[in-house]
Amino acid sequence: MADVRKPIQKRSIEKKQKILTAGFDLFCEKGYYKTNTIEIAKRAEVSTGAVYSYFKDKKEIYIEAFESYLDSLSDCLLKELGKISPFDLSYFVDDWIAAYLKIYASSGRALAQLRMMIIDDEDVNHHFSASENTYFSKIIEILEKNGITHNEIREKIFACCVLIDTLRQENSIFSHNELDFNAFREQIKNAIMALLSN
Amino acid sequence: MADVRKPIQKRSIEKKQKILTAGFDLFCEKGYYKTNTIEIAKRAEVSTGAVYSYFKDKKEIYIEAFESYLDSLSDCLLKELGKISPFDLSYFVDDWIAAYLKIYASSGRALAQLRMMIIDDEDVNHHFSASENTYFSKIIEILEKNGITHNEIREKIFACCVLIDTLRQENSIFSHNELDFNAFREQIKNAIMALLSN
Amino acid sequence: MADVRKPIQKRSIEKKQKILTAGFDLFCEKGYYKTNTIEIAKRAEVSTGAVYSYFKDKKEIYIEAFESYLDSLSDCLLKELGKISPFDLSYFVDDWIAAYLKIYASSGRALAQLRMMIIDDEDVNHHFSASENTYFSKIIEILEKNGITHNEIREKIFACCVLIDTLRQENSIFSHNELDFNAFREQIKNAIMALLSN
Amino acid sequence: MADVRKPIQKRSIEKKQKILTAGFDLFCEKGYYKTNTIEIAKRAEVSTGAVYSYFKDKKEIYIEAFESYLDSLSDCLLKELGKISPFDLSYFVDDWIAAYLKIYASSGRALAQLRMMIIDDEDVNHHFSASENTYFSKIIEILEKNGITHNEIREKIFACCVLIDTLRQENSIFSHNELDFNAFREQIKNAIMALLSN
DNA sequence: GATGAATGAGGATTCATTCAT
DNA sequence: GATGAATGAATCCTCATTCAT
Repeated sequence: MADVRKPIQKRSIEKKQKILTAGFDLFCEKGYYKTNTIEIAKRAEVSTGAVYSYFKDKKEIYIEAFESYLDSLSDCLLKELGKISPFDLSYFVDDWIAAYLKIYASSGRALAQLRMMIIDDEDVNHHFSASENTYFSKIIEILEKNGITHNEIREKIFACCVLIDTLRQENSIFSHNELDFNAFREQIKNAIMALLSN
Repeated sequence: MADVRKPIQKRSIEKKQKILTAGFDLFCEKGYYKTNTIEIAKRAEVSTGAVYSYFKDKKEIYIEAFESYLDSLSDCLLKELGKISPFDLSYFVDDWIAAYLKIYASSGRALAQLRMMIIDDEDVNHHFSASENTYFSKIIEILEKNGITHNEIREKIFACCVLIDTLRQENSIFSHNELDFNAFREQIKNAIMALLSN
Repeated sequence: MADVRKPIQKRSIEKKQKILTAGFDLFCEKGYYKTNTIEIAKRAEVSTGAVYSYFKDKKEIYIEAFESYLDSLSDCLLKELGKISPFDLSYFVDDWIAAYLKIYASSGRALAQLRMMIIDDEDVNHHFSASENTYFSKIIEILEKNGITHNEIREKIFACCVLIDTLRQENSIFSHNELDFNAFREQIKNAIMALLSN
Repeated sequence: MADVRKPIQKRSIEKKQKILTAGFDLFCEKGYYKTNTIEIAKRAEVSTGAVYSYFKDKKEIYIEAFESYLDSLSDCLLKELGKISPFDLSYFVDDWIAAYLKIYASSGRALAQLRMMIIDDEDVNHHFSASENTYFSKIIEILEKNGITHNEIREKIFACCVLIDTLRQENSIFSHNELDFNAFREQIKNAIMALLSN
């Protein structure tokens, strides 16, 4: 049982970060099961052994990588949503969707990947059900700062997030070719506005 | 090259069905990657070889199993939705959600599993993007019989389905314990009604 | 231990022949190891079980098929070589080579296949070392009828056959692109004439 | 996709060599199809996995092993043929045959094995048709250094090689018991001399 | 006798993880 | 500590042969 090192020195931290980045990228590109540890090590320009001095196993790389992804995602959203000036709900929702799409665009399949593994794997599920909650809390917090407060705000926001996420997926992954993206976006907007109006 | 048998006789059809059922169950329980062919064969009370006389490979079992699942799901929905008498949109949406939840409840993780593999695997994605389209078409058809017609109906219905599906996932898989399910359901209903009103 | 039937009735003989033909063709096309029994049965339009009522195993099909091939080959050669009128050795060798190439052309890779399996498999080797002897004997017999008799005729003829066989292989299988087939044929002829002259 | 290691360090080279040797020996003893990778690994005193870090697949072991065999064979022949002093063609051919038989004797069934796979397998054929050309070129080069030059030298030499190879096969593999080896050798010599005389 | 579905041992290959250097 | 070669269990798939119908 080699114990997993907590890197303190600068070089170590950099190395660990490289592994996380390499892992994250590969997991997003190819999925968890089609990515192997040797490949991660190679892309991180690190030895296979090194991987196992920073992480207990492959799954831990996944969890840490996506944890830090969620963190940075919420940071980005925080900034982006902070810029919105909600004079009008319609404008606000437009901006919100735009901000989401913009940020999600950069992370490609990442969120879909995570949702997938949350469904597929007990450990990942267990780890992230808490994280996702935190993630939603931050969004709610931001929105409240924009004056959007409601009873059952958590439930509403969750539904909004799911809708926007679907929009993003539709944009990047699926090919329901019969769907008109702009029309779909409009409907998503309508649904969100309905949720946030009353 | 190796040709896959198309079973005509009763015994063969039964056996193929047993493999499909065993595969479907295992895929739902453990996921595609954690299920192996020997296990499928064992649960189907069939030899490993038999599996490969009915299916080209493991993935084909997956695809056929979930295809037939989607078929039977849409049949059920057809029946269930057929019973709804929409004097009033509010009642109608309540019934609709209830019907969905009822049917989805019985299939547990199956739909989530499928969505996962659609994201994860090129072949599965390709196969089911068509199927999902057909599936949505059927739902739209039913709703139109109930007098619910709109411009951009397809986009609206897709958004509705996503919302209801989120509700189901919340109900069966995720555990955002801070969410109040009934409150969430109410918000979903509101969003759907908004989409279908104007 | 199901014993192998010796077919007496006409239908049975036809069936056995169909299996032999199908097997022979497939073995020639794809080689022994890449041909499977189910494929043989299918091409022979016979059940898999039937194959095993006429033959002990796959190898027996091979042996019988090639035995009968060698038989018919020597029959053909007999006829073809019988037509040659050896006024002159040079003409005779030309005709001989032409006759060989003509007959071998029709059987494609068969002889090469057989040589291969003789090298590869103990049982096949054992079976055909006798057969090949018989085959050479028949050729010698024919040649003697054409007045070609020598001391050490057997050794000479064997060498001749090998040379012609190489010519045929060069013609059909190998691709020593730098070799000029007609020049090669001429050299082979020279070598044969040298063998048969003194 | 999976990349094959190019061993640089001494230990690695030794290990790769052990696999090649083990593979070569087994392929010669039992043939390609009757040799399995576990057996190769076992004889090389190496794990199954190790085999696949040096070679893409079983066939690559075959090809590399026989390539290096052909290389060393032509090196040996080069040396051996270099010693021959051809004052007289008859002596020269005797020496040549002797040299061949001596070297071939040490490699047992190897050459026959290779010829077999060249016939049986597309990939092997493709790989070695070039190699065989190079191999013949080297022989031609050596003979030319001994003053043996002709029009159509390549075709003549090829015929000579075939004759000698037949002699070797007769010596080591086939058992046409009725053939007198020495008489056969004499005939082969005659044929070769005829080819190289005019 | 005939069928062809069923068997299951066997083979090639992968990859998370370890450990000798 | 760092490396990356080595491990070998695990997985998918094939196919000669059998045997219930």
